[in-house]
Amino acid sequence: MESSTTHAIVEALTKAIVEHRLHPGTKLAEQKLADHFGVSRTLVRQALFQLSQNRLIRLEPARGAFVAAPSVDEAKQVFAVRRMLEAEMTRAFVRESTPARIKTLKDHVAREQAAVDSADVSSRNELLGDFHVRMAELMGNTVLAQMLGELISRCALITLMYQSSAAAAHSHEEHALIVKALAARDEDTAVQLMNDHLLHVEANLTFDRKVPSNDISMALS
Amino acid sequence: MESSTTHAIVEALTKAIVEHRLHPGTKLAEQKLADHFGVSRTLVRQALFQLSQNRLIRLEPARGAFVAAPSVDEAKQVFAVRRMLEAEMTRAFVRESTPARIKTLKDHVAREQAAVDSADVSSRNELLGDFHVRMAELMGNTVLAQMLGELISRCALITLMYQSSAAAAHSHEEHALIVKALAARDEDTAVQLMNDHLLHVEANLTFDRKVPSNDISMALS
DNA sequence: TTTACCAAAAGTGTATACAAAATTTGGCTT
DNA sequence: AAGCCAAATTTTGTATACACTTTTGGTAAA
Repeated sequence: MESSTTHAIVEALTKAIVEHRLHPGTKLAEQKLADHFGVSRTLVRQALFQLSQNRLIRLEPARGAFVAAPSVDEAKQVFAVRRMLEAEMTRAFVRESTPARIKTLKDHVAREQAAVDSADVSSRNELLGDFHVRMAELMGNTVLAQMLGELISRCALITLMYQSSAAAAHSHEEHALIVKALAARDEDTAVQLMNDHLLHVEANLTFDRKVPSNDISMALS
Repeated sequence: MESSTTHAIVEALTKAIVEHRLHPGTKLAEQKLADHFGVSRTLVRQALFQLSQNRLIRLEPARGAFVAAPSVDEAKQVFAVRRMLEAEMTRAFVRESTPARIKTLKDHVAREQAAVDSADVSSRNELLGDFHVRMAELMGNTVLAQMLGELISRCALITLMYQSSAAAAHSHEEHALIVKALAARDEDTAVQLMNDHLLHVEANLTFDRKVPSNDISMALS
């Protein structure tokens, strides 16, 4: 079960949604996608279902699939859960810290630097999110890594909808500070920095800005 | 999209798996399920895919669906994540505590009492898990509630595989203690109790016990 | 001009058909 | 008797067909 074709469709749509080539509210008609990918609706439906589980799209019974538009409230809930998980994750990270793990994070932050300098918005955004996933993976807890991966892919959509452009560089700097505290094995500082970092990211989201949309009813509401 | 029939199949299979009428390792052939539920393989496949996302079954490419058998390692990872989430959830609960919320939890614990007295293993187990989900729901954070719901449904399978029979009553008593600390708004005690509770549940799992199975190769290995 | 309504078109939901892969069976060889 | 290969069978993976729902577009009446 679970073909690689379906996975390819999921990846392609995920990329398109996260890079904002497909705006929130856009309808994803099955036959059009099937034609585009050169497969039957069967595989498209599998992919759409999977995307709906990732909360990147919304499935409405008998009406079809639409690119998700996370609400402000949902965004705040996601960040609240991330703070819960990542504070404890950071604490555990310090306790089980190894030079190799620190190096991995340092390397990642260096790559972020490069992405922040170049102006590629979506790859920059991806790397900034990956910092947190990378930490989870290093903990050797795949359940945690997966769960955080889900949350962060939801955040990718949220930040692209709401994040001000200046906030990204700030995130990168905070990552560097967190790594520094981790390297110093300063548990309380690291946890504090991580918590503050997530609060900053959340606070920098401009929830008043209106969302561009093809969905008329939403645009006029 | 997303029919109610599919949902009914998911529910039925979930119940059967969690109640151990379907043992870990059992093969779930699509046509047999389709015949049993009186639908086409299409709906069965949707249901199986959904169950695989919930980690209650495993999908092997071109081989089919099998009832999941969470490993010891996976069980420990799930509990580690639960401790992270639920410690913080408990802390937040005390801060936003209201009499109505306390009452809801007290009522739940009372229902647990009844279930512990009667000897219905699976419904008892369900109620014990629901205590934690109920707390999450009361926080008004649906993202958290859903995430915890997933983790706990995975735990349901784990505890049914590994939990010793005496441990359930112990869990119930600890729930009562936690509610008491919540009612007293004693934040640190409540968090401590919750953490200990989850550690106890994990510690009481008998990881050495061998799993019953219909899969010959697994039974003889 | 606006509103109500009906028919055509488009789209989703489910079943079935067909292709490809895996498993099983049976016989052959050693 | 044990091991192995090939045909037969079963089972999964994908495409297609058909039923039913929603949307659209246009016509007629107010």
